[in-house]
Amino acid sequence: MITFAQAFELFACQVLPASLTDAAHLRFRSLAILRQLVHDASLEIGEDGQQIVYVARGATKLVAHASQSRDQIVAFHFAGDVFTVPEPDNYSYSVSALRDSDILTFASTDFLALAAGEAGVLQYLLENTTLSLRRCREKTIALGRKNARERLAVFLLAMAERIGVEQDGRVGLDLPMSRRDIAESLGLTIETVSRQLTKLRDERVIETLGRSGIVLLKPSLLRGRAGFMREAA
Amino acid sequence: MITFAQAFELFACQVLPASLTDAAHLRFRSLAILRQLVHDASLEIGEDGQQIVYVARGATKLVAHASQSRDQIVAFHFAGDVFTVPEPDNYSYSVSALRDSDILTFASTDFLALAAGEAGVLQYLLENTTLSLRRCREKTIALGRKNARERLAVFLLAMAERIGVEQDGRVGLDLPMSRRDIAESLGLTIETVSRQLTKLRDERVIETLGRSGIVLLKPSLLRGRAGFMREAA
DNA sequence: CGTCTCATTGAGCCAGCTCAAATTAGGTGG
DNA sequence: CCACCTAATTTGAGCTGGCTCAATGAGACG
Repeated sequence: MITFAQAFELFACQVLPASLTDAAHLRFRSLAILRQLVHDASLEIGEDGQQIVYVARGATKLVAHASQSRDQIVAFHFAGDVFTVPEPDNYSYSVSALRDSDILTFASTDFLALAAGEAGVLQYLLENTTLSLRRCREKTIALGRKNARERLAVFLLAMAERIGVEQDGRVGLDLPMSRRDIAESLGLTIETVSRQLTKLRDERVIETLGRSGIVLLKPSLLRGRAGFMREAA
Repeated sequence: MITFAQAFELFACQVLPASLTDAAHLRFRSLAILRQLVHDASLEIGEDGQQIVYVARGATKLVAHASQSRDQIVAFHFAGDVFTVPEPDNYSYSVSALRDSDILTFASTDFLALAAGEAGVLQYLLENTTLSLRRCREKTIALGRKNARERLAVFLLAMAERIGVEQDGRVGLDLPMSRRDIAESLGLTIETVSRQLTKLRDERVIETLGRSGIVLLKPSLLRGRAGFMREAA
């Protein structure tokens, strides 16, 4: 659990240009709202319109709710990530904590009005949005064209890149999300996720340590199973 | 077929703020490259890194290529749209013309360097990227959690919103894309797309006119089949 | 060390895929 | 304007990967 001051300081260092005036700095500060989410707590995004979210500490999932409690996890975010949550339209969205997390939220319209004069902030936001878009497109490819085995390979590689710890060719992962979360992110069921992980273990591609630990023994093997583009012309 | 001058003029009116100096205007102009694509022609995005694309005329698809010629259509874009194409990494991307099209491309790094001082341009770009992201997330939800029938409903409603012509409660569509394109966009096969359209026709939800004409007889009926959020708490 | 939730494993089913054939829209040339 | 040609689409039949339902196993925490 961290204080508002600490959270905003992290945000400012990362997002606001050093050249920003104290007055502008304070205006941004007045827009920020700190949300402290314990494990599994979730923040519904509703009336206040599109939100800009900064993860100061922890790990979160962005969930879209469709009919009949069919939920799709749209993205995972970790400490330091900035992302946008749409206002509800055909779907409603929420941000949930995978671990205890502290996040700052800003009403998008207010934030953008304030950032309009600050090219540096806009650029930072644009870069992050473009990154979110690239990741979302890659997820689209996985969900549209890949089978369960490939989706798991893609997922593990993506997590390795974001929260993996490399040690002599192997990559250690401490996954903050449950099998259910993985399934809801990949458009599969928990049973299928479990079966595919078992298969990868049997094939000596990964090792598992309890519920959350996974070691990628040979990332290159996984890459071969991810269905990425090869030497296409 | 339009000239470079015409295409850039369209772009400038829409994207560049009126207040922009002539000098800056000319610098943007010098970055633009006009690509004239006849029906089915495609533009591979390769060495030059991330691109920013403006569709001056026509209709295009953004295709991601995975292994074994499994292609996923990531988005459709129509005249006036601005979007970003990632540089190749795990997948390679291309832009193809559904109809004869004229598009302007900009190397993203150059464009952003130039736009760094122009908050208006950055804002416009950010808005468009956020819109692309929202659409991509909705596609993710469709591909992750919806069956074929729902995906078709979502697709038709999205197209109705973007290129539909409403007339007393019905919406007319002249789809520029083939069944194969629809299938590659929705993560289905052309056979499944065809069968679902036939079913919708049998159920008097749509009418078809030749290959490309579709009339939504009762958009509200389609909305009911799209698996959107209902009165969820 | 009990308990509770999460994860794994098993068995059978079905939506959408694959392969194959028939039909038709829409251009093309006479 | 019409007959023809070709590729796109539709329709049919059977198969299968991942889902559903059900039971068992195993971490985590008091």
